[in-house]
Amino acid sequence: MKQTVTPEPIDTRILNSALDLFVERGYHNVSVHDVQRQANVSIGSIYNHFGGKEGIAKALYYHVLNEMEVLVNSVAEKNLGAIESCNQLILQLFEQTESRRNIIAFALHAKHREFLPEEPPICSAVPFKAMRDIVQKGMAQGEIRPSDPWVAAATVFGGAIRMIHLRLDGVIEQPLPTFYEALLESTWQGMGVNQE
Amino acid sequence: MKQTVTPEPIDTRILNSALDLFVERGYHNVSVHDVQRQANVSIGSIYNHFGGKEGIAKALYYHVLNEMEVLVNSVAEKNLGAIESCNQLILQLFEQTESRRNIIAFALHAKHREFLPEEPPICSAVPFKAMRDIVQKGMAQGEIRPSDPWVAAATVFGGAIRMIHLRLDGVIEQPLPTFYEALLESTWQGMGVNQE
DNA sequence: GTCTATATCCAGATAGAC
DNA sequence: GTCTATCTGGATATAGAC
Repeated sequence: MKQTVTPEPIDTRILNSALDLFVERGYHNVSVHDVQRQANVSIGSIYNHFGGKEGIAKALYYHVLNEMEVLVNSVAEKNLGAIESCNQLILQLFEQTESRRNIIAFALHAKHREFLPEEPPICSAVPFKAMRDIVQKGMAQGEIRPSDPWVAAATVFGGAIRMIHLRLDGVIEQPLPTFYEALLESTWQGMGVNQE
Repeated sequence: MKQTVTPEPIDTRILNSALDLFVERGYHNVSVHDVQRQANVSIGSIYNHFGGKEGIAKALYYHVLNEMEVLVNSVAEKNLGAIESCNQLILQLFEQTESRRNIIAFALHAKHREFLPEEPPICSAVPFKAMRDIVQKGMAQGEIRPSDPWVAAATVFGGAIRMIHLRLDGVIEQPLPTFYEALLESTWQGMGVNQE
């Protein structure tokens, strides 16, 4: 068994550095030189591998989108009911907001239109559509109360996503999984007390 | 009565132009020259009035924050119950997302940290806190089911804010007020069908 | 493929006439 | 207070040695 530590490949180092910097400061406040320094590579290598700053962003975009797909698939393939699937998704998102903050931040909190104007809005991409489809299916099967598709998806996931944003902005100071149980209750049961 | 059309004051023209451009392209993709052209003023005037690009952004930030405060106050001073206040807030936000898109976009959809790093996150500002306080008060008075403050606020407003984001990103194609009634029902009643 | 050194461009900001 | 012309820094990107 090899004992020597294999250093991360150069692409990975560049992408990881860029992810950290982009999330921390925002794409436009990061120069290629910043990425170069943090990744301990030369400018030349960056242009060789990614063709430029926007190339890095695009690679990151698809990398992060893929991570989101993995997350959603990991829940989908359990073949749980719709509600339980949504709960698992929210739990995963909450946990990964703490453990892999920058991935979640880049996926859910970055304004890609401002630096990747060609790409479609990330919420129209596959994993996000899959989340809405889970809700939709739950409605079709009577497990979730029927409603407009957008309203239903926003009601189920909107609270969680809102809390993720507030957490990433530092407004919420406790780790999100703390709120998991309470959030589920509110989401499915609603906030109203007297409905007469 | 004066018949001549009073031209907008120069500050207003600059701020309006900047708001449009910042929302459309993102702060960092707009140059001072762009603002200057759109507002039909000279660079010199801009520096005279706002001291620079960041000065414009800061003035806009407070202007928009003030607009949000007006919106929240307009609901608060009606002294409705907590639930009805929240509903009115959501309705106002939905309507203004259509009628004054850029104000709402700059308030709820811009990443101020990326160009005004000194300012606190907008969600910690007065009008947003007031929204959370309305929910809190509703819980204290038994009108809203008690829950964690963050969870409650995110549940009540998260769905609406999520839909505003999707609308601003062009993912939702119908005007938001269309969804108002359905959203309220989901929010207060919850999405679960079988709660046994 | 990786590096350093350099070219080029453009944005933010200023100077100074009017 | 408003304007035009200009300066300057810093960013992206390239050239060319190794």
